[in-house]
Amino acid sequence: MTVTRERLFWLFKSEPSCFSFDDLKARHNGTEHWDGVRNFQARNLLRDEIKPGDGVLFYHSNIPEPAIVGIAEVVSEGYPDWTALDPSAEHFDPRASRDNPVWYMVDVRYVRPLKRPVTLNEMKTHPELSGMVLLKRSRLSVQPVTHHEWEYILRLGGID
DNA sequence: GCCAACGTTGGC
DNA sequence: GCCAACGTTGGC
Repeated sequence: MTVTRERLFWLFKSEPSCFSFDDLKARHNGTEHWDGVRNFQARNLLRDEIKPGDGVLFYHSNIPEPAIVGIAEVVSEGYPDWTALDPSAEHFDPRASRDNPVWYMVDVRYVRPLKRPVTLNEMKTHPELSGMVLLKRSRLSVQPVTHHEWEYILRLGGID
């Protein structure tokens, strides 16, 4: 018997100059592994908490107008981020090994863009969103989003 | 490009 | 195990 849990929601940050929402769309089946996360709190989420079927808000950071631009979906369990094992990879980590991967990732699949991006500035003006991790601990690159925040942002983004 | 916030490292 | 130094993130 399979035990399922309620669908959960997350926000993944990416610098569009490095990997944008359109880049995800262009991947085979719109699917790509979310590698390169090198923060332990985010690692724990990827390894233990984030499950197939969960919703992902795709956020563009480090640009003049940072914003949530689209929706993606988690399509794998967490599994070892093998880019940490590759000395030639940007996010190589000498501590990682096959026996002790240290870092984890999940696969995400493109779902749809928001009809209009929801900018960081706009989010700051909505009291309903004041509890968002994005506004309180902005540096965490993989972070939880409440169901209420998810619905609210989709509505702001023109999706019902 | 600046710099505040903050996570990580390493000496003690 | 504390905490200063350091490195990185990311808004501006």
